[in-house]
Amino acid sequence: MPEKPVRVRYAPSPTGLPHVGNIRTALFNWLYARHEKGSFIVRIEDTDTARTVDGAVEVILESLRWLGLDWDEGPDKPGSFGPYRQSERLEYYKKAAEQLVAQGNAYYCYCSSERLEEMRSAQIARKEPPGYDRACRNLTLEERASRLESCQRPVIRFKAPLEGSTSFNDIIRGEVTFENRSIDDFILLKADGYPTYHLASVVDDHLMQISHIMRAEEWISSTPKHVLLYQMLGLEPPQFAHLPMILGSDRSKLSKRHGAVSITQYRDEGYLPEAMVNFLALLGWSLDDKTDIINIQTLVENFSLERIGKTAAVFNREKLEWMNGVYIRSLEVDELARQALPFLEKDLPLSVKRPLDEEYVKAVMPLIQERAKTLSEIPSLVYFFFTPDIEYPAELLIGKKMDADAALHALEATLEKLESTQAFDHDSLEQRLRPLAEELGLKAGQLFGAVRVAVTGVTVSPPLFETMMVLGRNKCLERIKQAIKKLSCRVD
RNA sequence: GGCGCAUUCGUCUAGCGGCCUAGGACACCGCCCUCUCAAGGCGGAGACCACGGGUUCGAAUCCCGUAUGCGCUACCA
Repeated sequence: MPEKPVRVRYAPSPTGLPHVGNIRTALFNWLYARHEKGSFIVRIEDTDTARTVDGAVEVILESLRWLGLDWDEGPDKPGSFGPYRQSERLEYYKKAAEQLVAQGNAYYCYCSSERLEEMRSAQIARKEPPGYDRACRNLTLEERASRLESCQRPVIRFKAPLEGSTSFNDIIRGEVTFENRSIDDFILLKADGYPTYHLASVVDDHLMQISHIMRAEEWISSTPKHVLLYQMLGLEPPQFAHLPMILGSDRSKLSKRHGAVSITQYRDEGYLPEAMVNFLALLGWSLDDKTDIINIQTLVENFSLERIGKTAAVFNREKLEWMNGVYIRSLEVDELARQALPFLEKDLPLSVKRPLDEEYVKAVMPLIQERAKTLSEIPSLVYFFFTPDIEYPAELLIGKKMDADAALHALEATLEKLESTQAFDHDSLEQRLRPLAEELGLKAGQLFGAVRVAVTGVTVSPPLFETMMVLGRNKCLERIKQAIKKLSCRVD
């Protein structure tokens, strides 16, 4: 018997920006689909009309595209099971809810939200578990008619079984069982005609022939509700796999308090999608006991449900940063330049002429490639290559164990040496300056330090000679002269 | 409160009864390389495998309790 094709879905609700936890769920679904040569479906769960955020769908899809997670069916990619926005599928949910009412597995509820609120706070005050008191569960026809007068828009509630228990087999956690009496008569269809998540996801996962539901662990206690719905609707439930949660540094659910949470923010901060995918894949999954740099293709080839862990993971930014550095270092120089360009255009000082010279950018990139952890920090690493002038206090020119005079002499001697030659490549620079240090009775580091500040305006930079080569002879000489002027003012 | 899930270095994790005096990675510390900063190399510190009972010749690995953490408990998903 041929196995059913793998069809998995990522089902975000467009109520805000997708955060790293959501995206990790998307990634695992995608990896599984690609590994199994199945289908990856994006379904928009826009059933909460009040909380829906304009533009959120586009940001979600953009995030997936950025990471390279392509989908086979989705809101912008019609398939055989559309539409892929739940707001466009209302008739299916209504039909299912009515079927359940007709079968006696669901009922109309006329309770006002005010009454429900009062009921809940009273329950809490009495230290009872909060839940619907089932006031409308067994109404007679007459009672229903009279309630309808005061409440035009009833909801439909599920008639949860009062006895027995419901279990399901979770691929990651094994058998999980819930007592039915702990299951509320939850709402299936809201007063506005929209379904709740429970109804909508069950109906759609069936209609879209989803084979595996992979979602975050927070859904595990809702799953018995879904299993019951499948049963009452006469449907075969898909397989369940509840993924471990991703936590903030204080071990609580990820939120704005934890700083960067939305995936687009990482993109804007200059993280590479490849690094993000690699890092996220390792939050709850592992290849083996020692591999942590894994490209996406290897991920697809090796991904398996069996190697998904059970325990929640703290999102560790430091490791992400390290990993991003690894990926930046592995880039071809042209590619690094291409990716860095927008960050440079945006963050280089206003005094730098736009558009930037791409060839010049390419020449600069090798000097910072192994020093940058994110693309967004590149401008601060290289601005002195681009600015017409550099600003720094004269004191910076005076290195450790040196005084102003020594620094001045060193720079004057350097200037003289460099003016006497046109050669400005790494080796000739080194051949001139290194002996010069000795002549002056300085350590190489002392001389190079003064020249570094003169030429770049900072004490930390890429290696001096490479920097000078890229900067060019004219600019270097000019800046050294400026430095000499600065120092002589000070000496007087 | 009720229900559920989880529990290996600070963090991510390997481990699916003997290979574990618990391995790797990030971060941290030291040394080497070195013109600064990185990168790289080498080394170090860091987990009595939450705790307590079992089962077994033998347990981080199986079972039962306890504790702790997290999640759910909405006409939110």
